[in-house]
Amino acid sequence: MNKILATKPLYENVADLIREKIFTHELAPGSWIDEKQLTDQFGISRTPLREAIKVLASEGLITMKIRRGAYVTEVDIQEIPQIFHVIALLEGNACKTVALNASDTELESLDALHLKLEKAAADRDINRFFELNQDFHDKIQEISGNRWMRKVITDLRQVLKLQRRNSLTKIGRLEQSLQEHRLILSAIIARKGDLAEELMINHLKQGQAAAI
Amino acid sequence: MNKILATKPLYENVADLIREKIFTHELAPGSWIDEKQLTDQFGISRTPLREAIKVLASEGLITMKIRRGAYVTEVDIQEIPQIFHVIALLEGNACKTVALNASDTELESLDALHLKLEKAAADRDINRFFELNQDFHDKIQEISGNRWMRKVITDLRQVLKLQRRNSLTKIGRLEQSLQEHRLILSAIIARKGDLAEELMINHLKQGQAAAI
DNA sequence: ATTATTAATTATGAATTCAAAATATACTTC
DNA sequence: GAAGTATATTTTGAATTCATAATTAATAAT
Repeated sequence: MNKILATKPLYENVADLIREKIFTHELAPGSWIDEKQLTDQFGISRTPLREAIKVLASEGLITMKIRRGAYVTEVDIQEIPQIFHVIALLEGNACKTVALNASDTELESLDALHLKLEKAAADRDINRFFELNQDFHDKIQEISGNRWMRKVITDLRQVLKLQRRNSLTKIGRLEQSLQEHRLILSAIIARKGDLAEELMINHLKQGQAAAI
Repeated sequence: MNKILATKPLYENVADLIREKIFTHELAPGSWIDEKQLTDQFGISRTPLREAIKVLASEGLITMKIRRGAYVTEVDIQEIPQIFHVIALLEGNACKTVALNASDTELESLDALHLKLEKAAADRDINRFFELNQDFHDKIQEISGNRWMRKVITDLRQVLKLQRRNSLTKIGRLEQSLQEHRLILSAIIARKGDLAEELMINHLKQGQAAAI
């Protein structure tokens, strides 16, 4: 862990590292956060580690039990649809905003992104598809221009990631997802706000169904 | 600061204290968080204070600048409508959910709360009105039953509180707000989901207008 | 052998210490 | 007196230390 260029405070880097471990299930839901183990592994002291833990706790990724340590949050299975519901509401609305307000240049960049997605799908490059899929959603939020909505969606998506290990790997889901993206994009380009919103909500509901 | 009963970790209590200071503008937006000053005042060490600061930063209340300390977040004035937009979307939807799914018992408790609100208004008890007004909104979210939506709304409301010092004090706004609540409640009781949603969104937009 | 009780170990919460960076102050020099 | 440099002070970031609570291991008693 060299610290030649400390562009970020240490605790943020540590938080990133722990997030990674959580998402790869190296730290699975319910498992105890062993401070000693992690400080040894990262070569740091407990101070920045504990700061990182507290930040992750406030994001909902970690649950702290007083005087008995921190644990990776176990999301109650029945809360998953609730989280999806909020995300769908927000992303759907962002989609509508983009359809109604985006500049032509912005729509072009969204279209360009979608083209890459088509390419990845044609190449059967699952990882790249997964990544670009995420980028497509991100791009819509970026264009819609609501910084706070974006932060909320990002945080909630994180919590979701605790649960499912990408639902896109399910047979047929990739192709279906791609098709849904096509429809969303054309609704946006056609400036059909309500339709775009509805399609996005439906797209996310499909994802939810696949995830459970 | 006696610690007879440590029911909460210290850093959470500290975070609460700082939040208070921020909301009362004792720590105004843009002002520097003086660690020494606060540790002296609270009679604690820098460790739990800095943990609290990081949590508040992840909530958006505080902004950290690397190697030059923490500052109370200054919300860009043009972001206020964005935050309102997200809150309106979510609270509106919660309202609809309540109208369509709440049990009769739950509706009764909501009605009881509204009655207290009417009482406070009749008594011209502004502080109590303000408090009950908040409780009414909370209750709707509680009944709607989406824990995550609730957390999101709570966090965003916090950020809003940075900006405006309660808009209800504006002349006439209190009476108008009360009237809006009446309409929302009756739409809910009449089980008119879409109307309840629309009224709630409108109510929040009015609040926004008053706040700016 | 199983359950209680006590002692040893480990983990957590929080204060303190230390090094490096940033800011403020004092001192030159022109 | 102003501008620039050097020194001192403060502040931040992070490691270390310390006290107490929780857990585990060891011992004793039935």
